[in-house]
Amino acid sequence: MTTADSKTQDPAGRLLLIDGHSLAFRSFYGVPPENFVTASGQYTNAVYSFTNTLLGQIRAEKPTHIVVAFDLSGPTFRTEQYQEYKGGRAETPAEFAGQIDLIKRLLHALNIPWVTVESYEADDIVATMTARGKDAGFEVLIISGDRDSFQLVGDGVTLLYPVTSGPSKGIRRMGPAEIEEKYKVPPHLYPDLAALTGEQADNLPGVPGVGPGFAAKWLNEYGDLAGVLENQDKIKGKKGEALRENVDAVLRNRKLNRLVDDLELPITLDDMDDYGPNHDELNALFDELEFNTIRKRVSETFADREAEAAAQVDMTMGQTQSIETAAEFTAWLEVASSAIESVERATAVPTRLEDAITVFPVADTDAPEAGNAREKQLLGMMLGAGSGAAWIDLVDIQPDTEKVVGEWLSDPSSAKTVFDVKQQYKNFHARGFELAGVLEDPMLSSYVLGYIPTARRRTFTAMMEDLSEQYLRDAFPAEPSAETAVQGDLFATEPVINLEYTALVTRYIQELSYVLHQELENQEQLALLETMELPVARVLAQMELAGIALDADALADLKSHYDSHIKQATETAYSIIGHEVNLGSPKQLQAVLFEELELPTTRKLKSGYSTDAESMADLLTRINPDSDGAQFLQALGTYRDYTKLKQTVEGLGKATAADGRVHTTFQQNATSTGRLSSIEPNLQNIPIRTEEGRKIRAAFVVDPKPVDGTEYVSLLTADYSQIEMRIMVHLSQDEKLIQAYRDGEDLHRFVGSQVFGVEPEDVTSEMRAKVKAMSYGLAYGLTKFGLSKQLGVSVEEASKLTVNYFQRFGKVGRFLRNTVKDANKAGYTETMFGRRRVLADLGSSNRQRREAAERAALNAPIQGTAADIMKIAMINVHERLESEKLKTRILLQIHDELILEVAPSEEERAREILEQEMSGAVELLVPMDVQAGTGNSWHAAGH
DNA sequence: TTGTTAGCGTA
DNA sequence: GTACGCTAACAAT
Repeated sequence: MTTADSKTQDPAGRLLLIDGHSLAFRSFYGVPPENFVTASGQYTNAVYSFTNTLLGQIRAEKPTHIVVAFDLSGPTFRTEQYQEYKGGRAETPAEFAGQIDLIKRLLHALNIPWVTVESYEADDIVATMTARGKDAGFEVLIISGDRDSFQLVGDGVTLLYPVTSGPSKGIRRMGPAEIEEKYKVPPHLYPDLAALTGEQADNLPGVPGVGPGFAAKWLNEYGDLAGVLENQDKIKGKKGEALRENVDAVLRNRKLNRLVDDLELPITLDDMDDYGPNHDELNALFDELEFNTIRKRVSETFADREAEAAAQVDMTMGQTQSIETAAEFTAWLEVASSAIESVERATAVPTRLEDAITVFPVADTDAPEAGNAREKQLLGMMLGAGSGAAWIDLVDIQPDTEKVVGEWLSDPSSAKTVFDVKQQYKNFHARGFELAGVLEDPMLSSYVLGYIPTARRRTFTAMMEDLSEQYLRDAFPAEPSAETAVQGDLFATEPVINLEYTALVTRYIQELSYVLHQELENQEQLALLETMELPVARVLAQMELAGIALDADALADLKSHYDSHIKQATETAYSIIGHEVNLGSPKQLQAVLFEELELPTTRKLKSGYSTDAESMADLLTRINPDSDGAQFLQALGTYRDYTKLKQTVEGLGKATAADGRVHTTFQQNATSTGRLSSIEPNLQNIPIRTEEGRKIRAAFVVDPKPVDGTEYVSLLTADYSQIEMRIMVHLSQDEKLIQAYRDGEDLHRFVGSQVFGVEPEDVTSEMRAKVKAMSYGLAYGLTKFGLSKQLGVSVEEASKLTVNYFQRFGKVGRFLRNTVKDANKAGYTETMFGRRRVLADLGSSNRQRREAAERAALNAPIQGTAADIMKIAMINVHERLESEKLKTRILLQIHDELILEVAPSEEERAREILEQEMSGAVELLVPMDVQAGTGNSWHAAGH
């Protein structure tokens, strides 16, 4: 079976055509020559910019084929027909001399072919290649700054138009829609339009007084140029007259701007797909040109391509063997590694994965889930090794086979790769197997490399589609429709498994494993996978399986308690305005507040004015506290507070599984900073700030006798105190703040005393609150406007506060500035442990986007380092609990807090381990203070 | 049924 | 001013 079916609509390849002279000229004018001159006096600005554009487009568009066309200096068929063609052009600048030849040498070093044709222009070559590419089913991309190439644009043909100045400097991608948008005619009519208006660059005058607007109007009215000329007498006014007087010129223009697309070329498509750097030749040329920074771009650009080339694997599968006996299984494993080797790949299998078997468990999607825990009943698993595959039925498996398979699965020295290792730990656990020895998980590796699926692409298939396209350059095949498999047996009770397809899926997981593992290695990110993500996945699986117990009765009481408050508030609200209104509808609220009650308006939203809590609080300060409006707002606030709490409680109730516990899912590949996220339900946003909210935490309880048979006596919680502040202080190396933390001082009091110039004991709570807000704000990329709003002080005072702060703690300011600067340079930020976040908007010309990216760049290393530290702590806590054979287990992580369920007689030891491993997860210049507590509930354990 | 907006809970 | 996920209302189907 191959993937051919799914590829029929895909282009056979992607052909990049470059008008060499045109791009060279654009490049020349895009970069000032003064900065690019070698010791020998050779100008290189055009070469440099050309190279940059070329590499950028190779990277962005990932063409499979590339060719460059150049003009020749002699006469062309156009100059023969019209002497003045391209006449009157200014002399080529002296600085340009020789740069075309250098570009040709560059192309040679990159093994990119270039073409010229006697008495034709580069444009005609491009047109001819476009036609050839289309015939061969290719997607065609043209880089040219010549407007004549507009006529080539169409379905599957895109123009990459260099814009050398202005705000949108760079390459503009122009498809038919963009051309039509700009000129109001479809691409194929552009030459008609140009014939009418004339082309300054080619010294072709058109109809005087007729610009693109009128030309487009006429063309749209009469269909095309022929239509316009047929109807020339109908066109009134000066412009009509001018047209009639210049018909000859128009016809001449049209003749000259028609590109020739059937030239004989000395080259075919097959000669264009083998591009790539000859490193020795290229280095020699770069030495000569005195190019340095660009070298790295070359290796980066082609590292991508080489990795992709590596993935160009024939996805043909061999026979899928159904394994029944232990002997068959053992025998299959023995030949597996040779099956891996036997597949041809452009790049070798990473050494660590040479013997790795890909394990793809197949769950019964129709079976009811076990409670609300999402582990599914396993029907079997496919094992993949190169083109070989083995299916092991886990429903009707023989006991001795089961034993051998179980041993292999749990053997850490038997290397494996799986997709979504956390889910597989859970799946196998539910089936009574333990999984160990997983060295690679493409889901986690792709996350480390920056891939975060959108919410609606978080399914296995969608992620495989995305990753196969990005890393294998191959479409992930869709499962053949089940209809054919069922063959009329509509009442089949046995689930039907398409083994052929399952084997192919396994193969994709395996090839992704190789490519992603190699890519992690190339990008020096492998340690993050091996020492952090893979180990923490195991901890998370255990946590999700454990879940946390809820006191159902307490929850029910809470709900009715909240309900009565909601009822009360609702009635009050209605009685004030004299009618009912849906207090949950911002739209209806707007009508009541701003029309009926005629309250002052708040900040604008997309439609209408905001009714959020902040706006309402602000309104309350502006109106008479005894007015109807104020009373209504009070009731609304109460309604909202309690509704929110009730929804939280209801959500928890719905999420409670048969074992009386909630089993959240910790998503390990969802955040841009490296944090976890918690879904279904989200247990990372359980209220704590208000007394009423904290009651919910009291319903998270220790379950003395959970179904697993072990006894538990308490919940134990520990959180890092001010971890992000400490990280910021560590990274900034500010001596004063480091000392303050080492002395165990109240940080905000200390900072307050410095900023306000008073003794620490004289810092008022107001002062403390201000510096606290500012300290936290700093890590979020605070602005003086944001601070003034937060503190309710003037922008001037906020500004003064900031200045004072940085005067006292200059290294913090320097650190923050450097963080953004480094991010700008690299295009990404890095945590202390090397976790990266790519920020594409850093160089954006859009100020809003750029500044948002800068704030994110400020925050990512801080938040991300905290996330890394917590992951390390979790791995170590879990490891200690296991190695010391404790039954105490981790249940939840809330970013800087861990919650454990403690077994009898383990309270003291568990607390020691937790405090030790959390505070000792990393050595910083400041201590990692940890606060722990125990109790029968989450609320009671929290201090 | 699906997608978007407003609002709000957490670190 | 960073990073998340969930609910309800409402619009678009």
